[in-house]
Amino acid sequence: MENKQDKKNTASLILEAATEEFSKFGLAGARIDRIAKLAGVNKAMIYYHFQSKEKLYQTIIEQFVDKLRHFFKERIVLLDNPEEIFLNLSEFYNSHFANPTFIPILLREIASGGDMIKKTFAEFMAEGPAHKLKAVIENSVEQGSFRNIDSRQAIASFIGMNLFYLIMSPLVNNILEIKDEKDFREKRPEAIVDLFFNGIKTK
Amino acid sequence: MENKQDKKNTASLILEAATEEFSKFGLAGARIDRIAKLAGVNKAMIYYHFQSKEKLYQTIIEQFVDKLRHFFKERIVLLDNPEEIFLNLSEFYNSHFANPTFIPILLREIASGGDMIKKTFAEFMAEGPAHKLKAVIENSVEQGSFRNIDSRQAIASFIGMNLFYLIMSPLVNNILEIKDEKDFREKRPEAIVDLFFNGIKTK
Amino acid sequence: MENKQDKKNTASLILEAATEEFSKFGLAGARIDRIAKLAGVNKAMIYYHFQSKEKLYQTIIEQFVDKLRHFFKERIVLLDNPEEIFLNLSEFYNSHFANPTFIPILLREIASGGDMIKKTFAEFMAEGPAHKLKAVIENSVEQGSFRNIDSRQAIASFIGMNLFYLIMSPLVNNILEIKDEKDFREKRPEAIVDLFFNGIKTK
Amino acid sequence: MENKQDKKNTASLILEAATEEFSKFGLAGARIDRIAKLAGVNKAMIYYHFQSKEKLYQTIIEQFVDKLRHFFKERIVLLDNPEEIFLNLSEFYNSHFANPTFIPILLREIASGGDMIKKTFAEFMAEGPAHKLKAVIENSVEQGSFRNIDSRQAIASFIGMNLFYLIMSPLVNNILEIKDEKDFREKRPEAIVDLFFNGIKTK
DNA sequence: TATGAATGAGATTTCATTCAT
DNA sequence: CATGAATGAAATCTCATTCAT
Repeated sequence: MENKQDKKNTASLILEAATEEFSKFGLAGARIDRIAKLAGVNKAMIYYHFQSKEKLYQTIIEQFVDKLRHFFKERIVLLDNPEEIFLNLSEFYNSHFANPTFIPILLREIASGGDMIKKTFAEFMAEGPAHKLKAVIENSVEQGSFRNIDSRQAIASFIGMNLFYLIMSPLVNNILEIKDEKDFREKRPEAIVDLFFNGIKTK
Repeated sequence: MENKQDKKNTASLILEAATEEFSKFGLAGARIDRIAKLAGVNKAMIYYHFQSKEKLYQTIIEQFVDKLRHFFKERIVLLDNPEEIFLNLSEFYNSHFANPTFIPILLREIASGGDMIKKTFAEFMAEGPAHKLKAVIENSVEQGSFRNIDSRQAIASFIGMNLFYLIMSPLVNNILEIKDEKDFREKRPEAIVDLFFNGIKTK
Repeated sequence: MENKQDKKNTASLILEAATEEFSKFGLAGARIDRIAKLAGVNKAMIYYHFQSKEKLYQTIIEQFVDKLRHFFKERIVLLDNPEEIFLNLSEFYNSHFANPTFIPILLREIASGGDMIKKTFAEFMAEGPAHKLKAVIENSVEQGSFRNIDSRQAIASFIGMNLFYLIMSPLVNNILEIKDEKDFREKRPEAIVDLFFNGIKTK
Repeated sequence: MENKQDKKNTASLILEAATEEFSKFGLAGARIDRIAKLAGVNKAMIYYHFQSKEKLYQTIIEQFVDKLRHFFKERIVLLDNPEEIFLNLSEFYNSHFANPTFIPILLREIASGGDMIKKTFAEFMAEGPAHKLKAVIENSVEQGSFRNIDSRQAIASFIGMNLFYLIMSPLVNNILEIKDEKDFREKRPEAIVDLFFNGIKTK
């Protein structure tokens, strides 16, 4: 009579432990021994289920990208009003890039030139947010509701405003002496969109 | 009769090679063998000059921080006009965070919780740009030339706009299909300051 | 309603696969995993039926020796005329040592000092062909129909002529540029006996 | 003040130990640990000097082939009289294939299909002994001093007579109950050539 | 019998570091 | 300062064997 929580299978125990390990130490710094111990499984089981350290790592990256892709599909796409789109996207970033385990993995992937993540990630971003934003901005510029600016510069700025803090929060908290992080985080999407929208719209 | 250019000493050959190696592979992934080969020196020389892999790594980080600190000292501090300050800072970032060798090192340091870099880097940022910006913004809000916004949110956004692209340019170029990177990069400070200033000032 | 051919039982599937595997890789190089996959059975079944890798191997060797012993019992023993005996034996070798799966096993056994095969194999050879040949040759020498030679040297030569090509055919085909292997093989016993008999008999 | 014997360098100590180990256990069965211990060197030295177990193995095979090639170059080639050629070749085999350490390696290589040895070995044999023999035999047949036989069959027999005992001596000694092995071995070339020559020449 | 997962011992290989010269 | 060789600890991975079902 086990409940579902207890009956975690070996493969997922390994994945969890490995995610933690890779997050802390990166691919090169991760130790199979530690992952096994953390997962409470026999070291050989890691190879039984995932073949190699590299493949284990890739599995984790793929899961992460899949998850992002999945979340994105469900939202944003449907909206129309520009401000709503920006806010929605900002909230999307705010909720899905807040995972403190994945941020280090992501950073290191980018540092490594991370071909895999670059490809999948960029593809997902380009198909999704980037296209959407480009269309919205260029449309608004044409209609005269936005100032005549380079949409790519605007998008780069918008994504930067959103992701930078999420990715670098420990650093930024330190620099800006933010003590009420939770509150700061919650108010971030609104603050971003307020700044961005005021910056871009015609007076 | 060698001139100074030719007479690179072993220590600096090692430092150059090591910087490259750490940039590509991180601390854990770096290989002393490869550094030695790349530097064209004997492996043991690395230990003779730098004692250990970790110390070699630290030397490099410190050099980087020193350089930043040095550049910062020379500028910005003296300016008064808010828009000038923003533009100046943006240009500062644009020129000093463009080093493609250091970006990966920086990213990985952040990913690792990089106590060392976090401390030195944050300290430098807080003392310098952050303080300056905070003062400027809060002053302008008081004087009514800026809207009444949370200065910390604004600063986080400003830094994000600036650094995000510099750090993630390969990714962002991909996503936004930027082909004229050089041109895009050159125009970035102006575009950022234009957006930010319009977003923050009172109409 | 399967017929006997179809209904191969697990044990014999394993034996077939294992023979193939041991032939290719030897005892040390063989992998239980591969045998199981090749046989299309679960790895644990191999242990259920054969207890261990070593026992599985022994089973195969024993089968091989049994088969040889069996074939030998049926023939040769009964013959009288020397030339007939040589030809018969040569044909016996030619047909029973042509198995391309067993040759590598045999070679490796010999290489290993193969106590097991050495004992069983040597015993079988000594009891059978060697004794028979020795008697025939020494008898013929006494009767003056053979030249006065050392019967052991003659036998070593005769066996060598026969087995060497059978064992090393890939090598020898290469060296002698034999393209019509089938034909060459068929004519071998006659060629051997012709040479040997002419070499040994009195003029 | 060491004499030359004592001052064996690490690489050759490893080669010696490895040759012994591969001879006893084959490539798959050999253990790096054992080789290191036997050579009295640190395990890592094996990788320092030879990169991997496989490469170490290949180095040994190549040395063996080189040695054979070297010996062959010095002799046989110059001779004219057929019987002399046969005797010379027989003695060549007898002295160079008697190495009890290499025989097992050779056997296992052949068992494995040993592409490398097959190629180099076959090439050396074809260039050398095989060509020489073929020419001699076909010439003698034409001149009427040899019976009209298939030269390839004759060569296969001649090589077989020679090599079989050298390769399988433990087995053959057992079968033929040879106790005076040294004596038997010494007399072998003469016995072989006597049988072969009588078998092949016209009466 | 049959299966997929698990185990433990050990095999190969790597790598930071040091030594002798 | 410089070098090639050496070391020891540890890391990755393998594999025969067994277990639970």
